[in-house]
Amino acid sequence: MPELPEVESVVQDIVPFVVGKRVKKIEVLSPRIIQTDEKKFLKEIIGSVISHIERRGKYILIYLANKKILVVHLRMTGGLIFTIPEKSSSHSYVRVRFVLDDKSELLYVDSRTLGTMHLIESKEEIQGLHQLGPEPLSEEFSVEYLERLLKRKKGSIKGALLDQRNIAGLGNIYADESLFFAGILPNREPSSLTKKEIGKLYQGIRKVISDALQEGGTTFRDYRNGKGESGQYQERLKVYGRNKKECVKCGAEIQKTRVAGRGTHFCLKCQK
DNA sequence: ATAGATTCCTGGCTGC
DNA sequence: TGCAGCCAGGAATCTA
Repeated sequence: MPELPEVESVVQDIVPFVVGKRVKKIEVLSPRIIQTDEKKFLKEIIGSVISHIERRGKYILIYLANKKILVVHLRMTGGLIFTIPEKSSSHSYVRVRFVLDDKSELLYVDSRTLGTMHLIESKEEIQGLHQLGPEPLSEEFSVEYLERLLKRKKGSIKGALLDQRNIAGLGNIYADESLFFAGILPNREPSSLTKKEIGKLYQGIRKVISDALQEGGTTFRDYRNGKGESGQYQERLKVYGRNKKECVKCGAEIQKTRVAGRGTHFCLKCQK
């Protein structure tokens, strides 16, 4: 499940190999991925040079020299992998193939085909992208911001963390891990958190995200980076995917329930 | 306005 | 052991 650290890894891996190259050909193997009119999509991208690539939340923004932006969202099982023609056929679930001017290839792979691609002129054209909250590692995301935000939120703290309009890039894995770090139960009402708890949660979000970035993300099932390799952060997960296992901190049994419609992992003894 | 439910999809896991 | 059915969850869309 690509969240911020996984998407960032993908971007860092492909940038050195694709920026500056011209797209020569596109093969669309799963049309449902392409959300823009396909004819227009092909016409505008083929022949254009990739000028730079950035990540915003879980979105990948591929800027073309013709001022258009190719926006890729990996959703659950998507990935972008750079490869050469000799190795291209070894990759499974290729849904879109971008052939570059030096014959190298950028593959969009996605077993469940839930990922999306849009070709746009400005970010406002995609609501989810336009409405994104601050990046968790940016200055804009401060303890004060988090305090102000949580004061007015209903529902669960986990739901608030997953809402991309509040903070950009957290998904199910890092939401659970951040709450474990902070010692806060996922179903707590956001406005019930003390100032101290919010401080700890803020610290947890920053730590979990930056540690996962360092480890090249988490490969729980499907995730691969831009070179087709696994991440390493799964070895450092404290609660996610550890249902009925011993808590690494206190030895109690890790619980799994459903909060905000998502499988949610926590330690009843360490989180209050 | 906002929170929760539903939908998309397929590989892998669970349980009978 | 085999296989039907459930589960995984990001975000758009719906419903209350």
